[in-house]
Amino acid sequence: MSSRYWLMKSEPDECAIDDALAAPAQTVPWTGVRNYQARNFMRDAMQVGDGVLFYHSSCPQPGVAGIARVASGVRPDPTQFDAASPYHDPASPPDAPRWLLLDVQALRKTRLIGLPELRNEPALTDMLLLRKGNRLSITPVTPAEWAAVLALADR
DNA sequence: GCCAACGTTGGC
DNA sequence: GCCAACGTTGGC
Repeated sequence: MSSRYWLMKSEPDECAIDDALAAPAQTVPWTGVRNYQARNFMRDAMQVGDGVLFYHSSCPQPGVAGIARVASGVRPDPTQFDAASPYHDPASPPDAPRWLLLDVQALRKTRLIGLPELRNEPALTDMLLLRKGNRLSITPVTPAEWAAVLALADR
């Protein structure tokens, strides 16, 4: 499965779009993915240059907060071996790391496009993010959905 | 391989 | 803080 566009969830307490924009080269390592399906997207399908909807989750105002791009291929996520990290995974073998990350470069902040607004947009009714029970932190986005979200951003 | 128990996510 | 939904674990 390959896609040119993705949505990636970040808790703004940890890394908000402003934090990513303030980072060197506006680029942050996407640490903490601990779901195999999301990891496999990074490993098997995501390519440098793919578009990313930067989504704020688990916060007072969940929604799309910015536009970014995939900026690197995958490498092992060092937080899995850090006993002090909340993402520590003692079961991950150091010689065969279970968890990967890639770099994400923030391109611009958008106005906050909240969940209710996304749900209201007819072009987004099938968006994976909006499916009932969806918990995936990385989901593919279709070109039509990408265009619809960008149109909302500029509205 | 089944499935119950448990842990996590994430909106509200 | 609640709870629905889902993923993972581990006994059998």
